[in-house]
Amino acid sequence: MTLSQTQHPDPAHDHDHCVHTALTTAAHLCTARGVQLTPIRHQVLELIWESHKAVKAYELLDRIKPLKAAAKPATIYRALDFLISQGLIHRVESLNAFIGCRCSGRSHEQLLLICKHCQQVEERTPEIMLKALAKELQSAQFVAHSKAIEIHGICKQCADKA
Amino acid sequence: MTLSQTQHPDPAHDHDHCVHTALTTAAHLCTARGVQLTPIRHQVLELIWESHKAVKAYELLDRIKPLKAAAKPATIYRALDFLISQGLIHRVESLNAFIGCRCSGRSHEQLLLICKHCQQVEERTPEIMLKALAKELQSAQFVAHSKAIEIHGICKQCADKA
DNA sequence: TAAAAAGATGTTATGTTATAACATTAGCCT
DNA sequence: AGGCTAATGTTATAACATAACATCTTTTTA
Repeated sequence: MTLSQTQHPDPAHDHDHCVHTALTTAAHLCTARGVQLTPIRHQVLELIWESHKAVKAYELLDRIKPLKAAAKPATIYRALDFLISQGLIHRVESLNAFIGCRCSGRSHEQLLLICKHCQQVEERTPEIMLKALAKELQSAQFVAHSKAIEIHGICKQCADKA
Repeated sequence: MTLSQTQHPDPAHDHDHCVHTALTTAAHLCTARGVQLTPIRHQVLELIWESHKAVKAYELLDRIKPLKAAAKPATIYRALDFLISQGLIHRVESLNAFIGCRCSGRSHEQLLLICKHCQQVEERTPEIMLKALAKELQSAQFVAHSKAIEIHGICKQCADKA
């Protein structure tokens, strides 16, 4: 059991690779699960993966309109609900926004590090902390269904620049 | 360093005591800090402390109207902003709602256990977990400004009843 | 293969949460 | 009195999200 490794936001990383991995993994998972990654859902997922910044539902709506002029809020929210239910994206509660999930289909307890400066969100799965949390919940006799652990602050890259 | 003790929601607890403690502590803290716990702010704080359930801004608005017919959304949100800035309440990000803070003026990293059944929110300060989190943040070289750790599930009391 | 069921999307309307912007008031300091 | 700051009043609107019902498409099954 170790501390999780830094995954983002590295300004030099190959983002096309992130996107490609996310989309192909999503496609495989949906096939394996017998659920449909329809064109709308795929487009929304792709838009979310355009960057590592959390993106708002109405931003997605604006950005999908060139492709789908008839898109309405429900169009987006339904796609988001699906993607969340499949663990392909996360909702960032403290921002009312959404980010792509880097570990779809696995684990699903994550720490989100949200940079106030660059808006990028880093997802981590810090095992030691999560074990301690599990223990705390056990001691409280609280049965957890979902967990939101969201830290706002300044990421290393932005701190270095300043 | 130990696991934090259960504080709530205990159906048999003396809630008048909670309220009294919260309000007198708030008054003292504000005096000490040279900030004003005005009538509006006091009323909002009192309304929030009516229970251990998270309460929505517009619920507060409805409930304050008998006392203050002219109350508007801004009336409430400004009071909430003040109370949050003084650490007297917490915003529950995942509910868009607010709860009274049990440890005003102290610490301020807290775990919120949110019961889906009774809606009550328990605030804990689990030292082991928070140390592990601090270590994780350090390893990520992320400078935290604020932390939201919110767990949704079923509390002991509701689990026992079922 | 036709009918039924389930899943996805279209469409309209509305509900909910939150803030901006500017005016007014109250208390305090000089 | 004049000027400052903090708080509140007031109007309007922005931002976020869902309900409800219609339609279409795919799969199931009688």
